[in-house]
Amino acid sequence: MFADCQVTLRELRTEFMSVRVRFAPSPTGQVHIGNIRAAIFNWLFARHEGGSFLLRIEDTDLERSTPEAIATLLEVMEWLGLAFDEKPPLYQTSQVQKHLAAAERLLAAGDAYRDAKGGGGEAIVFRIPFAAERIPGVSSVGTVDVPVHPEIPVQVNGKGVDYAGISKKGTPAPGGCCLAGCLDLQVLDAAEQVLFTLAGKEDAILRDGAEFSVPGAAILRFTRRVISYHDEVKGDMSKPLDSMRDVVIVRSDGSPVFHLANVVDDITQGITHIIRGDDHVENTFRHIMLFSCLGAVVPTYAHLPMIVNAAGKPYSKRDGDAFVGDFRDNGFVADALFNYLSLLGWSPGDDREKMSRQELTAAFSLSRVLHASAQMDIQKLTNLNGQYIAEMPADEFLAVSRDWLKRYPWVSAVSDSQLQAVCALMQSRVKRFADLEQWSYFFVDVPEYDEKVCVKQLKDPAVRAALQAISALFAALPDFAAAGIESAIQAACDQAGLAHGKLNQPLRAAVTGSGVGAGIYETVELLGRERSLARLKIALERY
RNA sequence: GUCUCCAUCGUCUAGUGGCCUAGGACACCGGGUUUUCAUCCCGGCAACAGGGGUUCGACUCCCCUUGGAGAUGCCA
Repeated sequence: MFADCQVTLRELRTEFMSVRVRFAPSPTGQVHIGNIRAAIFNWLFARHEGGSFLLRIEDTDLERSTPEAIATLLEVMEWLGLAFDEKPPLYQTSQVQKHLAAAERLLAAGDAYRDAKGGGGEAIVFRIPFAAERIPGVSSVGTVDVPVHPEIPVQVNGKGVDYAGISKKGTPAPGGCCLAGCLDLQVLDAAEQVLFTLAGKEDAILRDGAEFSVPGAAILRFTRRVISYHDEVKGDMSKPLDSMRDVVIVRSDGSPVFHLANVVDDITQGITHIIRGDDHVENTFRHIMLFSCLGAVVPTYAHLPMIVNAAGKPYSKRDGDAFVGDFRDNGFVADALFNYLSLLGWSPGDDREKMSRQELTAAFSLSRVLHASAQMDIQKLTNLNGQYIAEMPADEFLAVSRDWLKRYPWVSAVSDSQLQAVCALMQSRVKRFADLEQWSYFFVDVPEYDEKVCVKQLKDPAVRAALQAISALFAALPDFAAAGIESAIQAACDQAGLAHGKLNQPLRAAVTGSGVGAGIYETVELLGRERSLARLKIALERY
């Protein structure tokens, strides 16, 4: 009858402690899209839960973690609206003494040892506890036999058990595991005679450094233990201890390794939920042990699927288009990128796609995060971006456009009213602000003529004659506005015996140099009489 | 080699044993609106990796195969 009332420690904690999550990037110059997606999911989760979203800068790689790289990171986060709590962020380099102290504590407790393997001095190695039952989630699953190659002696010592498995070809395949992986170990020969028994020797090995070498072994028989945890995204996860090795936590040069630094910092920051990339799943089993041995409560984990490139492979440094800054530089809107990225590996469960931050925050849950990796689709992002731009209030679009246009030399002397008119005319067809590059014909004296389009549109003598006539009509127009322009063009069509509309494209080619654009009457009005006439003349001379 | 994880249209996804002759979105193709383009509207193409089981019934549960990703002590 108490079964219903039982709550786990974790449930208690989620009940009474507020959620604290962190984004912990290493600033290495550019901010990767997969990385920032992890930040977005953390942010969404924290905001949904009413918890805190912390930033930790893992700047221990001194060569790559430059002040510029950190500035880039902060800038990108601000651009995307990923505000973090508890400023300033925690810089990992400021925590090194704490990391080292933790290593010393583990050493003192017998949960770590010094080892010179690998050269250069002694590293500190975290030992997977032989009494592994003190780690939450560890359990025995029964006795197993592992065949080993008789040619290679089985080595048993404080660092673990080394042996050679048997490959498909029958040759020795070197392997090994931590000592804790082989509880109740017995080494048997081919006739199942016991050559070595671990029972009773644990203290000698662990405390006194005893070592054993057992030749002629054929079978390792031991009690298999697994470590399990519940992943909020992936479900129940587990891994046999005999597939794990002890973990280096301090390098032989005295610097803390990621595993140690990361766990210690998570303890320092009081992190309750670790939401990070899929590539850390394997580390989680070791980190859980570190948390426990350091006397901390193990946080809740959630592992996000990766984002892969168009070839379906993980993004490498060569995939230059995967940086947040590149999207910004190509005229993507922060909200659109945020929206798109939040939909990569997650969905609200209904057909909604264009969602505001409030909607995303309200709908977000880790349990709806997908398990499989997702591929970035720039076309879909572009489409979404176009929707965001289309729905921008006119004054905002104007402001962003004005700012964006600063990068083009041809807009040096543009009046606000002219720009405003161009924006009003063009907003609906902009998908990315980089498209504004096509606007040059509104601002320069002589547009870039698209050779193919102009030749095609201006080759008909009847059309050319009609355009000449239009010039005269334009010149005579009392008021140079769209309505009058339209009538003038139609009049020219009537004179030349052409159907209405037949002159629109040739005229467009002549005054803009392009085959596409907004309505031609409005475009001509915006260009103004002087420019329109001049361009008609130039185009007819050239083509 | 071993260990861990993953697998629905080209892409992002819905789907938690019967609502699925598998839904939506992007892309693509066709048609309509429009002075071109874009927008907008209508329509079309297109997927449960393969094979076994369990079940009255499987995209959904189990197993195997194949394919992919990650890990395998001093990268993070």
